[in-house]
Amino acid sequence: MSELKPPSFVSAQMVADRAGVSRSAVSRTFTDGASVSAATRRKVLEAADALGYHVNHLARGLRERSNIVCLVVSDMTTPIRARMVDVLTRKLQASGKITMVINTGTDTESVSAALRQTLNYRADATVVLSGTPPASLIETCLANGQQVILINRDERLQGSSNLGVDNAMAGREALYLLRRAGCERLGLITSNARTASLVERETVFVEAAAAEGVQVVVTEAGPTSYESGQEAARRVFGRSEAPDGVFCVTDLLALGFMDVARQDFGLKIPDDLCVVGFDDIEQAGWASYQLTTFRQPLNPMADEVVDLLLQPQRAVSERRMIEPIPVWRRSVRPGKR
Amino acid sequence: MSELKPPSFVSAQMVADRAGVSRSAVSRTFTDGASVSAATRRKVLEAADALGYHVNHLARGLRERSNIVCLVVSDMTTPIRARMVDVLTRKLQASGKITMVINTGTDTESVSAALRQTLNYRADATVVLSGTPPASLIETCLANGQQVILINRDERLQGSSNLGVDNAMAGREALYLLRRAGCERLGLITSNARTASLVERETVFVEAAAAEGVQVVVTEAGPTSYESGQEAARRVFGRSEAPDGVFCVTDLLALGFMDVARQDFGLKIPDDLCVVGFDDIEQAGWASYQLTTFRQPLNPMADEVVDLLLQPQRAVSERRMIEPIPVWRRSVRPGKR
DNA sequence: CGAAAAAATGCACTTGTGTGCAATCGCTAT
DNA sequence: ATAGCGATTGCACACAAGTGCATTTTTTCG
Repeated sequence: MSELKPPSFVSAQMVADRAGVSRSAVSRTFTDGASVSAATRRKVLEAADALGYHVNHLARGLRERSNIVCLVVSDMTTPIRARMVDVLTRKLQASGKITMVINTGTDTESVSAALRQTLNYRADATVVLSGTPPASLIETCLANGQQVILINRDERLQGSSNLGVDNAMAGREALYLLRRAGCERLGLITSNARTASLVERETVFVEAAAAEGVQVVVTEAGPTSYESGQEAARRVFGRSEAPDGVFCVTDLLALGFMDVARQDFGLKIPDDLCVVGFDDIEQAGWASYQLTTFRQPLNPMADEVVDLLLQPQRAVSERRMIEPIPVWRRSVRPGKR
Repeated sequence: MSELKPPSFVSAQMVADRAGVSRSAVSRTFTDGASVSAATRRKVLEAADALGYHVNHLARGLRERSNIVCLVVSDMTTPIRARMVDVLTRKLQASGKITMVINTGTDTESVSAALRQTLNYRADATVVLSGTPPASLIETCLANGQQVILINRDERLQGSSNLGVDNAMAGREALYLLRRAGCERLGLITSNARTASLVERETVFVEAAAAEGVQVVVTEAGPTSYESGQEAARRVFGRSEAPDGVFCVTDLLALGFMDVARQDFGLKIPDDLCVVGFDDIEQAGWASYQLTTFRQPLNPMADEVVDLLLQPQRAVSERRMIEPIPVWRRSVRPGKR
């Protein structure tokens, strides 16, 4: 193998030359349902193998769909985001798509830049996991025949497909869980991200409490993280009236909150304090936490995304809602009943 | 089967028509250093903006480099992997590359399939985070002028650039840490993945112990996960001679190990048991764990990857080693001295 | 004002595919 | 033997860009 070749990809033409056939024959060999004789196919495959030929999907994408899907995401390090990316890439791959990841901040500016990249690479579709792109850019995407799927995002944007979990249900259910456990002084912990999803979980929880005549103390910490949960706990238990039941709008917040509540304030969970989270990240199930929470059904969500991609006509401005699944663990006292 | 492209993307030709210039002028407007008059440029930009034109990077990639980098990875959900993907995508993006993620199993079969995808999309380079591709395929990649960068992988493969942390140093250092803390009965927890990295941490630790005349009890649990750490702890403490100092080759294993040791066997850390991990995932710093461990310096590693990409000639068969950074927390007793 | 130099522009070719259309090949039935 | 017919095959074009080269157009300077 001392072949000194200028490092360049091998093209269909080279294969054709070597096999002694036309380039069309090569193309047809690698196209399903095209008409090639068995003999030609064999010759082509042989030559292709010898040269190390691989069809150029970029060139193919010039004529038809590119089969590229862009994933716009920030905070990939967060367990729930990591899972989303994992599940999505796997399912997309299984359906013949390839995923381009664009890692952004959540600010409008960098999301816009990401969306333009998406267009540059002629992605069939863009899936947005974080941040909210401006409506004008979405229009551009749609005008270019590109599909836009927003997951757990604001739903004001016309033309895009929206997909998210039922936050209201979680808010209501969280309240019932805590009330049934006998909690009297309720608290809610949220971050300063003020995402539509987070806000909805908050407001529904507070309203459902009000309907039962119970007040809720809302605490807003920093970004959505473990540390913010810790900070929130320090603030909450520094006050005079400490809650005995808390809904954290995110598992990460809940875990930080629990750690400080137990270690710095000596509280027993669930005896002195009940905690409910949201997402069901892996760590919520760890022995140290055993957090009662709501699972985002990521597999069904990813299936839905793939479904939307395969049937673009269905996608127009549709809003799919998926039910989160309550996961009972030990951070909430079992109901009296 | 002939899927017609819906409202197709805006091409340079359309912009040219609208602006009343030739397509070349459009191309030159978007090419740095090309010769275009200010007036023409203005007309083109105007038309481009009105139509929502975006340069097709796929077509551009036909002639020159594609600027695509493929990331082959499995177990993206694992905190350390998630961080790696996060850091890499960000740095690559900053240097003008775009990342395609290929989510695989660790078996040779699916890694091979991934590598072929990489060739299909004419990626300039492939970065392998998980699994070990067969040498023959790497040769194909190299023959096609594609760079292959393996991170924390086996180093036997010629022609690829290799990059990894100094596992030997971590193994040695872990032993000293535990010995200095006065541990007499040492244990090592590893997974059944038997990656080169994991094996090296194990053997160096065991050999360093032997040099001091101390025996190490090695326990191999299932896959590299929190649950395997739990399982290992149950096995280890079910035996007669329980260790008082343990090196877990991965933080995830360590955390599961700690939880079972404390909750099921009532051990106090670090009083009854000292634990050292590896990776420094975020959870290692959580209040419930405070794990002493070795940080993989992800940012420097990613910088190195970008560097290799920008200077391909440097890359030939180079092996770069990066020092892990010891992170002292509270899962090991402070040394006597 | 006019010639030479400089800048701008367009033509045509390149990249690697897939595919419509027409030509050719191989085989069967009359 | 030859027409008929379906299965192959090759040509040429389309896709969306960048660029060398020749051809304008503009600018500069004597």
